[in-house]
Amino acid sequence: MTSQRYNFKVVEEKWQKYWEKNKTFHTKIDKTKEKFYCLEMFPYPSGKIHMGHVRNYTIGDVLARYKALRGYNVLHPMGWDSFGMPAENAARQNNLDPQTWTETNINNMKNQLKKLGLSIDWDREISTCSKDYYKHQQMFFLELLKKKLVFRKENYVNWDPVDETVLANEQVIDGKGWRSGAVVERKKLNQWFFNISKFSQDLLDGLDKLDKWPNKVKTMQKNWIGKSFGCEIDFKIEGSLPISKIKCFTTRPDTLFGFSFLALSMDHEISKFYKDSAEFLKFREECSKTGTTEEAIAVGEKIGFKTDLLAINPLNPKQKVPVFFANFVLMDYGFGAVFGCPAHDQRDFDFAKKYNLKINTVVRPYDQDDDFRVSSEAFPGSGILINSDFLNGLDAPEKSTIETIKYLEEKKIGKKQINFRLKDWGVSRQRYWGCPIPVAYDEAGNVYPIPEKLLPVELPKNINLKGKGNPLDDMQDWKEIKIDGKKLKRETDTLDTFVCSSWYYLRFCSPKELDYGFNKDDVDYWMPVDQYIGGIEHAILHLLYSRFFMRALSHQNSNFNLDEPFEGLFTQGMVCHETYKDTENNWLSPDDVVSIDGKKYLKKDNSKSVLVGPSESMSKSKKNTIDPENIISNYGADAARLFILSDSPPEKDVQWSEEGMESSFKFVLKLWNLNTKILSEIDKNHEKDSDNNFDKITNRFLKDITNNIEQFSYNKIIANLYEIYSSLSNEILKPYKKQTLSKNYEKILITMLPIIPHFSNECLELLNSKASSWPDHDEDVLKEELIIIVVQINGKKRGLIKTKPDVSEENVFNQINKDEKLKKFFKEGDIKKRIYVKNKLMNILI
RNA sequence: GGGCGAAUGGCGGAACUGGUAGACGCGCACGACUCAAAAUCGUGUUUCGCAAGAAGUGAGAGUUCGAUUCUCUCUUCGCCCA
Repeated sequence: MTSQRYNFKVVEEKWQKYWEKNKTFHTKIDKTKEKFYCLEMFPYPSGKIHMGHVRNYTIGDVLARYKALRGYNVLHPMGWDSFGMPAENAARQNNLDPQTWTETNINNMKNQLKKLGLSIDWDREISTCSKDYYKHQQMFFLELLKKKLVFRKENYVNWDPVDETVLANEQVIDGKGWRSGAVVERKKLNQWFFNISKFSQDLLDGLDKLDKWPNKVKTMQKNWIGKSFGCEIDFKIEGSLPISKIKCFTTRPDTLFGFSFLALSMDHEISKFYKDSAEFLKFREECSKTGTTEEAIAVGEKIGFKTDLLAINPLNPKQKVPVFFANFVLMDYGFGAVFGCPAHDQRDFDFAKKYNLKINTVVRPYDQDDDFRVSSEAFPGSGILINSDFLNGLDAPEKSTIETIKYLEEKKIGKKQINFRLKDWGVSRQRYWGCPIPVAYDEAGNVYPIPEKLLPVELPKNINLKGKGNPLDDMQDWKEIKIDGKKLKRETDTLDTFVCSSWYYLRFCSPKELDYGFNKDDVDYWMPVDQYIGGIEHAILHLLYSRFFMRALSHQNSNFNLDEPFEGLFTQGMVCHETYKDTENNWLSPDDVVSIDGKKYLKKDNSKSVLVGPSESMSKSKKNTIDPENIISNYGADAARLFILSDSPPEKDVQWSEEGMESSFKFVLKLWNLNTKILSEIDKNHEKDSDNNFDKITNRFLKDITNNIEQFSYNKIIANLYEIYSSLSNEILKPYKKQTLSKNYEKILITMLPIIPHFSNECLELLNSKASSWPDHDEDVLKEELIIIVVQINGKKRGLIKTKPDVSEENVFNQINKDEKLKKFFKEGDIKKRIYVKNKLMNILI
């Protein structure tokens, strides 16, 4: 047999066609088999896949293929998160409609994904912008509306006055609109909300059950939900307004003796008394420029507007302090009112300094005495209460908080309260390219759900994207609708695209179901998702929204009862690459740069020198991207899959390197040459096995690679492959029986199926193998392996001895005692103690 | 400011519950093949030392027969929240 160079193009295309024709990955419910639902976060169809997708989907594919070989009935679907702003922007630029743009991209990307050789059931493909999908989303919306989990309220948004549009928080950069550059204003709009906060406690408790989630993500969600324990307090108010008390929430009631001002959100109901005050309006306008995010407020300057009201300290009625409106108090946290204790909160401290308010120290650090006074900065740490009358001497904050609340409850001034940071989810977007919200309004603004028989509410075509604001606002014909003879106007806002991705995993179970978003039998069989894989950037919002959505659908529903959608979660790291700039400070693509001696970098076209920056996650703006399409056509999908897994653990960032990619490519070629050699050895049909080493090697390898695959140590399975390659290359120099060779080699090839599926399928075919299940290792064979025992003298390694497993301590010592090299380190009479760890080590102390 | 995590050769990274530190890959060096180069194959590659040996996992301490692993203090970096 002559060795032919491996032609990945032919082989990869052959197997991709084979899978497609035979519907290899088509999945059906099969109750005789255990199911495994493997899901990767579906992509936004931006036009081309990027390396992040390659990594994400390769990781998922290895798992899906592995589980299938393990005998599971695997559901491994793919779809498109296809609503959202980029389509609208691109359509505006290219004079297309968003639908055409999106569909073209989907086709493109689908072809690219197919070239990666993913084991995806494409019959289940879904696209969130298709009306088959969003019809059901509209039904869910109405279902939640009925359950009172959806409501409408006025809320502030980031308003771009030039583009006349609402901006998401991340579109506000330094207080300015990302596209127009206009200073963003706060504007009050009527918007739809999902009542996610109703489930705050439940979402928090649910985290404890998710033992296959990374702790990091659980911690992030926990902090986001932000449960805090504290107390609400009624402060009596004196002044010219008809106000007798103001309710505050605080987590530190124990610092009440350090009280020196009361701060209100400028949206607090009391603000209505100031609506004619020019000074107040001016203050308010100033505040509106700081933006609405918590971060913007925290970073920005703290400013206040002093009212003529006075608040009375409930623990010390003689003390009366001023009441301010302040920009750092948020209306949706607590009651939109907080009491200020400058000595023990840095923000209050800064505010007090600015407005010359008293700073009363009421907590001292443990290592200070009672004369301790806060001076240059607040002391927020724990310590002992001082200057606090009957509370003096208590440990703050734990004990003192409990005691203070007890006192306030007795006196009926306040009561214990649990507060959550999690706010309701605003889902209204003033955009065209999203799922229409299926309601209409009469002249008085009353809400009318669109009747089910009129669903879906379809997005109108032929829109004008050149205008300002939401194009749907201009569609007069579309807006008008008659329901039960009443003339109504449709809602023109569309749903946040996070709504689409909050239930897509359910749709994959029944992608063709017509009557409802999913079929109960399907969902009963497939859900929950056994392994969800995606980027850490979705650790909070997408995952929390999905967890909410399952609860919302289960709420008051005797037929559907699921809370957690994702049983296992894996968050993969990013793909990074060095960044390059030319001497004029312009970003350069890796394609424009050549390296000399692996160190000096020059620009390709003019040989000018290049500044090499740090490796950062691939992004178009820094031009440090590598196009997967080029990689696949130059090296093949198998080599690309191999490399993207090989260099780093999948949860960490990986550095893209041309050399690494090259070596993965060469490794596939080497495997091919080895395959040719092995096949010719099999043909030789040796009569006897040279020894039984081959079984042991295969067995050890099977144990290692299986462990590593189970633990997501995918970088280590590649190392296992390199090792087995090197062992095999040595073993086949010895004569082995035909059966020994083909039996062991077949097992090894099967373990490669999840990683380099085209190559290993081809080799298995050449071997005439029909095997289709994962080979388990045999513990008995491992027991025949000699093990190495470390010999230490006084804790220092002095040598190694080889023995059979599980031999006695005496046996090991005798062997050491016979070893001339080891013996010189000790005299038998001097031995004080021997420490023996079975099958591992002997430490001799002298 | 708070929370979480990380730090191991020139580089990416291995080391299961405390038991051979540096698997595997990249890079580099040398050798073979070649008129030569590329490709390929082989050997070596933590540091110091000819060697025996010694030192060594961000720094410093501690627990232990034994610490990359556990505890404490510190430094630097990353991520999230503020």
